[in-house]
Amino acid sequence: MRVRLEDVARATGVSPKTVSRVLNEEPSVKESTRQKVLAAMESMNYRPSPSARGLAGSRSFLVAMLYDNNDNPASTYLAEIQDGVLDACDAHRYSMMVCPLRVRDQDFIRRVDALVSDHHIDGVIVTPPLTDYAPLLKRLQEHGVPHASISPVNHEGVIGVCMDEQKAAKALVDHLLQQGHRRIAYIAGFANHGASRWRLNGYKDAMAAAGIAYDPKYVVQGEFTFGSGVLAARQLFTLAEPPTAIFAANDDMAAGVMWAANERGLKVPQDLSVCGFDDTPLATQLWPPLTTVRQPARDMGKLAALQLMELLRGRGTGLLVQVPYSLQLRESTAPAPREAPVKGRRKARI
Amino acid sequence: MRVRLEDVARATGVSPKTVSRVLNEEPSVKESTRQKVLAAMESMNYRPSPSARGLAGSRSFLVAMLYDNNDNPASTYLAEIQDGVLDACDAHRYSMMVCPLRVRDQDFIRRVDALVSDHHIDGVIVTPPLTDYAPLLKRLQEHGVPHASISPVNHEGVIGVCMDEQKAAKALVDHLLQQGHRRIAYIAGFANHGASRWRLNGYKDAMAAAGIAYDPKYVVQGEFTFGSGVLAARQLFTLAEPPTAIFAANDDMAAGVMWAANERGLKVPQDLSVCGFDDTPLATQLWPPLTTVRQPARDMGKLAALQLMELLRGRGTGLLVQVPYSLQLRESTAPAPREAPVKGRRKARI
DNA sequence: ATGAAAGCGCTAACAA
DNA sequence: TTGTTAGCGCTTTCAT
Repeated sequence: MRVRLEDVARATGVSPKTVSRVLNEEPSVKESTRQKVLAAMESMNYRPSPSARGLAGSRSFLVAMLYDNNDNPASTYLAEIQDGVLDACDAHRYSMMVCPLRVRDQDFIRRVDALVSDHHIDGVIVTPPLTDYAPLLKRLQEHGVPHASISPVNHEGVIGVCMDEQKAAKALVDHLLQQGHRRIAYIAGFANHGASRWRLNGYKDAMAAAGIAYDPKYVVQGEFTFGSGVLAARQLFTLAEPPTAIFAANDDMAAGVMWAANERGLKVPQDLSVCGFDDTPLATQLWPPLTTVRQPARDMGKLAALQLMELLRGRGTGLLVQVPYSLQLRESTAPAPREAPVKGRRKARI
Repeated sequence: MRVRLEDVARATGVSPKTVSRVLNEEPSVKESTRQKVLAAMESMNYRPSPSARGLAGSRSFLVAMLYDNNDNPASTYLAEIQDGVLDACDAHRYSMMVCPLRVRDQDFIRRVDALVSDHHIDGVIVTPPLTDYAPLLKRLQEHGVPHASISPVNHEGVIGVCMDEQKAAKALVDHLLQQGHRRIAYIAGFANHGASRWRLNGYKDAMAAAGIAYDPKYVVQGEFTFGSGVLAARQLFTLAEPPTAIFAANDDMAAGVMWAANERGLKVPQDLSVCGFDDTPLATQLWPPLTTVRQPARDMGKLAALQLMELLRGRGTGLLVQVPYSLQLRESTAPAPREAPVKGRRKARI
């Protein structure tokens, strides 16, 4: 029925333990033996049983991806991360389990235990905002399960992947400033996401560098959702001196801003420039297409998982890899209305 | 360290086998014994080892969700399905693995084998268009692994969940007809998705019932993507008699139509009515909000998974559950321009 | 309705 | 560099 390790051993004329060594890439196997065993495995179509390995040994070749289920980023973002993690798993013959966590539930720890200790999970990929949720990290450490983080706030002794979001946000706001905007508003996301703070800091940096005093009237709290973007924008529109440009901390909220602008009869970008962050598919599906910062989510998922596996396979300790951002300047931003309403070529493309 | 079944047995004063019986809900256990064991499990915080169960027994309490990786529906749709499946897993103490499949790869079967046979997967949730991909279904059957389908084309002997998409599509087109539209175009999705055909049939039904001859000029092939919606719409706009309404087979393509309309300077809905299908988050994020058919993706994922588990737990054979659709009439549709351009109240809301 | 023994397929600790 | 002996924690016989 099933080809077992023992069958391979018999076919090769070595002991089961030696086959096991080859399987686990242990160094102390003679090269010729290794080749023989490998050939037999291949020809017999041998595939080890994860259950048996998990039960007998300390590894399961299983990683889990954790995300926050009631306070998460856009589902398109998570889906891309997930695809990237799966890419990496594929490359290293790991399997992936997915685990949504509700941080508010007290049953939270039980879920982590159930996953990590029951399934002998080898390692975990943590997505925002769980990356910095102390009770989770503590529990993982207690279990001795290593993790890689996507965009963690705290970089100390953490592996995974990050981006210089503050610099990216500054570059984006610099772009608005160059276009003559002075009254630039910022819509923040949830405070427990590093993204909210980094992007706010980038905004502040750019404004300060341009010699514009920070004005809290132009900074509104949002929740990373489309609806919160609508509400924040409505609020900004009622100001005595409404902004000529709005920088929303993510694309979903930026879409909400554009929606609210439509509602109010404001033309984007003629009356109002709008930009977001992440470059989710939504950004190019809006009209006009949204100026934003590209965050390579799929690559980030893959890189984080690769760092984790590097560590798991004892190949190294894993790194916190920094990926580059890139500005996506599209048609939702234009020169400020009062300054110089240049009517440039503005034909949108997909 | 770990609380084992044996520990529970000792604490309760019964044999390990009896504890096992309770764990597996076997009928032949005296109720009082059952309660005692259950209480001990609870108080000792006993959780069985999936590896050990998988190795020793025939079940793994693991289900896998399969999706097509290079020809899939919108990621928001899949993400919702996935959340629904996880809900159901949670309720029945199953774990879920996720497996993207590339149908074109010849390595396809190997991946199914790796998942299903290596991990002793108990059952599989299959999403469109894999639901009707014969080589996959055949392989699953060879492995003796049951599956539940989301919106399968073939309903024979299949369990899972479906919707009467043809009727829904007809109702949607009926709505357009009632508004006085006569030149209504349809943008199809990939042909291997049942959704493409059902929705086309619904379109045909409605047109026929209204006494309008089927005109292939108004039916364009798309690919379920935003970009293909743009291209299809551009093509329709060049017709001598362009449509006054366009029904796209999903929301993403409908968004593409609205984008192309903007590009061409057409006002939606004054010059052109647009509707989609699925009611993804995008539908309410567009301006104007999109008229579409609500497909309760999360519920569908959950229901399909519940049917599968029903079957796995020997509680029954599982059903093909039909979920109701509902029309979401929003501001992207309005009376046809030539007939009677009624300027009704048209204030959009979130 | 319950229990005793054997073993699932692999790895750990030790030995050679 | 390789082999031997015990288990991992559970379910399967088969017995009572």
